[in-house]
Amino acid sequence: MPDGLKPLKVSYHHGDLPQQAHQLALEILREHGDAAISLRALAKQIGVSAPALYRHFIDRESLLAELAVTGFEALRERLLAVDQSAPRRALIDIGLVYVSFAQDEPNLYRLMFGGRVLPKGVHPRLDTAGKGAFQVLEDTIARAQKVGYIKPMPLALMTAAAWSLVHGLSQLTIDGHLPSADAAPQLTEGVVTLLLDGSLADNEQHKDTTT
Amino acid sequence: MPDGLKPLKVSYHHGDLPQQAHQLALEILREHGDAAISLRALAKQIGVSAPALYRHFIDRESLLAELAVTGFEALRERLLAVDQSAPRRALIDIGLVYVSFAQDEPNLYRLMFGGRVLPKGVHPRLDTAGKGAFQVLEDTIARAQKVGYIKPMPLALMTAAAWSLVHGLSQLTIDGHLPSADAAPQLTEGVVTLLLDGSLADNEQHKDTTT
DNA sequence: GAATGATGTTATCATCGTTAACAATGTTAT
DNA sequence: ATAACATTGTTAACGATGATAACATCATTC
Repeated sequence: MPDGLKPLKVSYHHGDLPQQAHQLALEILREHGDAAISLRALAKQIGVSAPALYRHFIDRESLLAELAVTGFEALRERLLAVDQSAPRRALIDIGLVYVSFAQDEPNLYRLMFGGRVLPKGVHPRLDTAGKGAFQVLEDTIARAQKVGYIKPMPLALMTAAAWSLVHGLSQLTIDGHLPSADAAPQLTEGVVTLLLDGSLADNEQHKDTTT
Repeated sequence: MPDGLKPLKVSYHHGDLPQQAHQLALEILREHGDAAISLRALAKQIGVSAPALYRHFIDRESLLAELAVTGFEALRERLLAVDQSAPRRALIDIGLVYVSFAQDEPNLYRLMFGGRVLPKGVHPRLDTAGKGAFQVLEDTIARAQKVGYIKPMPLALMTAAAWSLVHGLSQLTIDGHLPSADAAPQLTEGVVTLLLDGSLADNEQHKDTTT
């Protein structure tokens, strides 16, 4: 039998299927969103049969969960890189970095926080990865509070406010809901500043702080 | 031919397919999320063939868009019902109503703001419905500003901040990301209050307001 | 060198959104 | 009244998806 007619495939086993599937899926996610990820198409592109993927991923959702985990880890790294020397600047920069991450990777960010596609409590690694990113934000706030830059108040309250603000701003800008959706960093900075300094007119600042 | 053997269906035409489909789809959405909406299952439950639905809805996405429209209209009505006499109270109440709407109808809210399932600019009625709800929030802020309760600043900035805050808080609580996800109204009130009064310690309040 | 477990393959199922071709019904003009 | 037309249903079928079962191949280990 001439060599030319032998099947081209050298090895029956692929050798690196999980890693390559993860990588390719991540690229498809970033370019076309999670809905565009099809296990069949994925397998075909890699040159492997579709059920082979099920040897490495329990199901489609688990694959998506892994992608979201890498997303949270990337976000955490970016947040850890901000300078923490000056409390005010650190708080603002944390917000800037957070929102710009969402704007750089909108599809990845949507997957990370798409409550309906990746329900909480189902993928433990995902939950801990999310906690990890959240922790950086909370630590920054706690530091500012310990230094006395921020009001004494329940840490959970300030954290909830800050996270809600940057998360909401991220979500609204990447979905085009905000009129000034130019993704302008100055919008983010202005919004974060409002949370720090407040929105009241000067003459209203210290009268009627009871809610 | 005895009457008992005649087909039970009285009329060939259904008569109210669009309305009934909309209603049933809305119930399924509210209980099981948008992913659970299948046109085939919908048609079967109504007692009609699947392609019949395409006489009234261009495709599945258009049906979902109609559901989201009703969601925005419901949200707008709730927001319009808050008392606007006192500016501070109005601002806080707007936030409370907004977040509690999301918590009452998490699946509907997720559909309304699920950027990947209902892309912006594709369904005009959806975009205008969204604008309508947003307008109430903006009007409330503009009113507070005109009275002098709120700092003079670009309206778009304050609006972006307020909307980001309540939207982010809604999203995070309904997806269980916030530790104190008890949906406690006091959390919302505290968070909105922070945006109004600011987060700085008293001794920091009026020094270094430059960003 | 046989047994074993990991990792692929093919075959198959159920489901889905969607379209095409056709049938029944309601409406309107002649 | 009836012929033409528009509306709204029907069945049949296509292509794609996630998922499972049964079987094949390969690497490793006793």
